[in-house]
Amino acid sequence: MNDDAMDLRARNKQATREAISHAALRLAIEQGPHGLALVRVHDIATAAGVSPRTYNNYFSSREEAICSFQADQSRRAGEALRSRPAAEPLHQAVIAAVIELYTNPEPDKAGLRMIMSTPELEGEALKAFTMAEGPLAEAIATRTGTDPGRDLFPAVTAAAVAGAIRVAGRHWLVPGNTESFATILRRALSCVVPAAPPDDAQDR
Amino acid sequence: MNDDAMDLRARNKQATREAISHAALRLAIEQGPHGLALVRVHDIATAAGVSPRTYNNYFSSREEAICSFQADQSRRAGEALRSRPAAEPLHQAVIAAVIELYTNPEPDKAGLRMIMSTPELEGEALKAFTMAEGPLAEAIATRTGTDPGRDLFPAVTAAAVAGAIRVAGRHWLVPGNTESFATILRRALSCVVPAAPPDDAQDR
DNA sequence: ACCCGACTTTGCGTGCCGCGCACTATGTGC
DNA sequence: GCACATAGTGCGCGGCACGCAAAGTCGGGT
Repeated sequence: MNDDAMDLRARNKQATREAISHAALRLAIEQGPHGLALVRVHDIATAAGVSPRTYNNYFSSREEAICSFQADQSRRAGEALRSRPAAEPLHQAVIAAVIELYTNPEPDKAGLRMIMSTPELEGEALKAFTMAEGPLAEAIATRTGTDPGRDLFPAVTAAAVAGAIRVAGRHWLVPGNTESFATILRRALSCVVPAAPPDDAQDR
Repeated sequence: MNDDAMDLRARNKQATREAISHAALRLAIEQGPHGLALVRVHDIATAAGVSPRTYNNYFSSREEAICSFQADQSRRAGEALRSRPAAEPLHQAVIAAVIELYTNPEPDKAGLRMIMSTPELEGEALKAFTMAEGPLAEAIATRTGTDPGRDLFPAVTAAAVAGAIRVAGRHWLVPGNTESFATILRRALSCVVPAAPPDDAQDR
């Protein structure tokens, strides 16, 4: 993003990280959802042009490396919502932010399929999606003027949004589906995001 | 549950499974969220009165063993919703079912804290909660007469409910909180469960 | 009451992995 | 150009998941 803001050293570090993560995902996709056990750490490291020891200076498991991209994306969710105009009603802002974040660029279907339909990756994939919740809850709280310490609304809504994104992803991956991801996302999100927090959200 | 319906052999198997799972959780709690690495497979097996090799005939990781109880509970979510009277509106039925499932008996705070606030357990814990979604979505689809193949509403709602339960759990665990889990659950769920699917849920 | 067959538990061996430690290489700021 | 901070690497250890085959255990049929 803002490479200039980073130390040259930090930029190299970031580059290695991405090289490893990218290599891991690529190799995983090559083996498919049922051959993940065949992706050896040594292969990932070699493909990334790095020693195996260095690989796990960055990631402490194959799963983490493979899902790293997804996790990074989730971390940006809060920022995405904050960048929406303040006047926009909550549900519109959330939907627009999520669609912007998840369809620009159009996600890699093979990658998403890999991380969402490989049992050994399931836990890490869920962690990746869940990472969006914290920042999202913060942003929602700011936008609705609620106190995240007392009101459950921001956190619950954030969790619901993350869940909707997951479900939309699953639906997008079903064979023969021709809808765009954006369309599915919009449909999924409108099932859970209200226009405003209910008046009784902060009741005792 | 219905022990009589099971072969004696199956009952023993179930008993060993529970012994291992229970021992694993107990040892994990003893070490606390930051000492999980000290819980060796050998210890779990010994505490359960079983050989290490047998332990991983049942579970393929410590995490899985520790969270097994939570996973089992999640599996019952669909059944819990189905057992509500058909006349009850969706949101009431869901809230009642979830509260019944998660507060009878009152959950073990130490256990929940362990599985929800230990980073190494996070993935498995999320998997455990997510297991409620499939059955829940089925039950919601049945109750609302929607087709889970085309409509996103059942799956999205199920995911939102699971998310709300997680958030409620987190909130219940914050130090100094005196509310009952049932109260928090009710508040969290009412943020996401509508009385009925929106009319446009099955559009397109 | 007994035995045969099915199932469970266990011991052993193997390959892989995560990580601590110490050393080297690289490039950064003075 | 030099000294220092930081990233990359080689080595070794402890632990774990799991395949395989032997031993133990239990249940049902006669």
